[in-house]
Amino acid sequence: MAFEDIRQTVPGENDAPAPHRGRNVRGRDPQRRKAILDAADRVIQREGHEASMLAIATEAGISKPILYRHFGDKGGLYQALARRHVDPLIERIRAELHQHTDFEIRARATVGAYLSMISQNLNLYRFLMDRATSEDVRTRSDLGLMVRRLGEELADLLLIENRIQGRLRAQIAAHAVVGMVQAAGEWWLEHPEVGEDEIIEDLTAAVVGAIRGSVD
Amino acid sequence: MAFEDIRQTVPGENDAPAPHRGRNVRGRDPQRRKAILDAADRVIQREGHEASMLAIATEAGISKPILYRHFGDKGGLYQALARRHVDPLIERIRAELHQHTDFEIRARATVGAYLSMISQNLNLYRFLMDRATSEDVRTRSDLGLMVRRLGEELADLLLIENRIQGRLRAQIAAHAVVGMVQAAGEWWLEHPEVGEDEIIEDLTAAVVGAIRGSVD
DNA sequence: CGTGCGTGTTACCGTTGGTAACACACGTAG
DNA sequence: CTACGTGTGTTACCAACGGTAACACGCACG
Repeated sequence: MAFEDIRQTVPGENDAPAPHRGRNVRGRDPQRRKAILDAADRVIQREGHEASMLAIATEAGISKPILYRHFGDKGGLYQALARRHVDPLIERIRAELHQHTDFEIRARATVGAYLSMISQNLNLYRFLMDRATSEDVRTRSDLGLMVRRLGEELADLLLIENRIQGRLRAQIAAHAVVGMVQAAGEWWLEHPEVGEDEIIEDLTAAVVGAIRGSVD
Repeated sequence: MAFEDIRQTVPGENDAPAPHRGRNVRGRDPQRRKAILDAADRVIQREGHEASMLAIATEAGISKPILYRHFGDKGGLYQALARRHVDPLIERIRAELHQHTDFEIRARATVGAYLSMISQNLNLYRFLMDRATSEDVRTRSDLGLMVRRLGEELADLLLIENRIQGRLRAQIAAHAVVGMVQAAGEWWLEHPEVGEDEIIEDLTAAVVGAIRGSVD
């Protein structure tokens, strides 16, 4: 056909393809996957939170279809990225929660972990948060769901420790607190002149107050 | 060169009433505008929060370009919709804030106003909230900005009433509280089994606690 | 009359998410 | 050695979206 589809193939640096080492190297999939996710991270960090699938594929040195073969659709990629970045955060928060015993210290550690996390990876955080609320919230499990999971976990904790009476009340308080930290964190990202210590301190105070206030 | 000045016209409030008016006194612009916004509301309510411009234009009985002539771009439409639906909410909240004097009662009234508002217009709320965080947050002024405005206002109030010392601390607490109500509200939308009174009560307690806790 | 302007349309563009269909290498069965 | 299947990759396409250009009609005025 006379049509030449000159897409942005960007032949630079992705040549010398397929060293074809050996043949069916067994554990190639995980490596590939990790490399793609690395590329996605890079693209997002560089181009902001509206990275296209093509850009990610190109950065990874592959073409779109194989990106889709790995992650299904964009939601799958989001999910994988979310898992990759948010799971450690949740893990860390969980550790902080279980490590200390004093209530306020735990709150401070948790808030600090969250804030330092999002401030280190601003674009990525925005990228994940972006899709967290859009789409069909209940089918896709991305950052929105993780945040909710964190809320549920906090609710359980509050309930188990008898800090708040009543499952419902604990859930409300927990999700309220999570949203609180999230919103204040977002505000902070746009006010870099505020020191990290300061916002941690104030936010902690608010969190503690909210939970104390929910005791009734 | 005659098409140059359409861009940011967004005839929001500086509506110079028909310059060059003289004939064609059909002052249809305001009517048209209202009709289009009505159509947008309908489409959003029916099709969820991912309504396309084409769908909205069709529903309004017009074609895309005139929709664009009215609102510039999709951001303009969002903005107009946000103004239309959020301004009354903010107005109502502001009224509640200034009407009562008792702290807790004011909090309860405000929380109640917000919750009843979002529960009445679920899809629309999602539609607005969706774009609130995405895109370039600082250029477009939609619901995100309104929420922030509300936060600033609350911060001022807290400061003026000497309820919290220090502008920074007041701002942090205010935005934290706003995010808290927002997150808890979203949670509530997905748990309709929870009664409105109940969540209002609990959320109010958390809000009051957060503010009290921020006093230090 | 015809010129200018408001109002409307159709038909297009560029980008994006997503996919179908093809191409090549290679180990293996016959 | 040949034929085939399978895994891996590609190009080229599609549909939908936001947004725009170019054209077409109607109507008041000089």
